[in-house]
Amino acid sequence: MLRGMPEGHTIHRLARLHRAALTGTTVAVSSPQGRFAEGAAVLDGRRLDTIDAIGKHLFYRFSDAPALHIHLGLFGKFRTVRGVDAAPPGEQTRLVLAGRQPRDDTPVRLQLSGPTACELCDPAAEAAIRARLGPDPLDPRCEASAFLATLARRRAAIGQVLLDQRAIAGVGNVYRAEALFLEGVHPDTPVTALSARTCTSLWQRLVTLLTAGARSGRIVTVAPADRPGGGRVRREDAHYVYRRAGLPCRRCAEAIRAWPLGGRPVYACTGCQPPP
DNA sequence: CTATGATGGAAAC
DNA sequence: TTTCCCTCATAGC
Repeated sequence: MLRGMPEGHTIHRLARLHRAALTGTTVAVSSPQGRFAEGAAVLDGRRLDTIDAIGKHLFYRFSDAPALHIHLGLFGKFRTVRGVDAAPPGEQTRLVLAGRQPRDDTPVRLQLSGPTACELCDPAAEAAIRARLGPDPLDPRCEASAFLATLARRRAAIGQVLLDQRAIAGVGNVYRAEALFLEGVHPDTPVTALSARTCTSLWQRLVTLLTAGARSGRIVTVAPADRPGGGRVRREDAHYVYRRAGLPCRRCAEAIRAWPLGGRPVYACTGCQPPP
């Protein structure tokens, strides 16, 4: 089961896992909850050809059918269930994609609950979604220059801009806080006060962090030198500032602060991230 | 057991 | 800028 926080890394990881599980095969599609019953009937029995991840959005493409658009939002979760003995999906399951894994013919079910969006999506609707998305650090075709271009049109605080999916797609509240800490940039800094060099470095930092998250399935930003050694990183050692208000900074021991920015709490160490 | 809040974002004012 | 929706782990009684 995947319970990673649904920022862009989770979405790209799901795309990769779901491709391995079901693309190229015929898929049984259902909606035990019933809220996607009509759409499921349209897709049921068709071949799943490709899955695209863009920012926090997923597009499942079936032969001779509209695309399936999924956005997890804050509460959405996918779980993967394998084997014939697996318990049936719960009644709150919005969507089930069931088939056999091409690699070994294992029965696989992908079960979705609580999504913000689970809908059929024609090309015009998909174009509208894409038009609202800035460059995605997890898309190898996207470059820092595209991010700099979006920043050049803005004056808001960088901490606000990073949550705006039109400016950069896939960053959420954890990566916002952690990337700004690692770059030594205070969230309230207006983007107009940032150098091109700093913006480029911030983009590259997000590429690195999101890539690691998509690989591992969790967000660990703290370098080994800044946390206890040993095996698996504990939850409380995974972040520098996110959800650590009042605790000492791992680098300078100053108390981490939290305040609302862009509608959500942001976290920073004013010792390591000088206020503007 | 119920209350709370969380990673997101669109719609309503 | 605030409200609302979606689900579930965790905190508190």
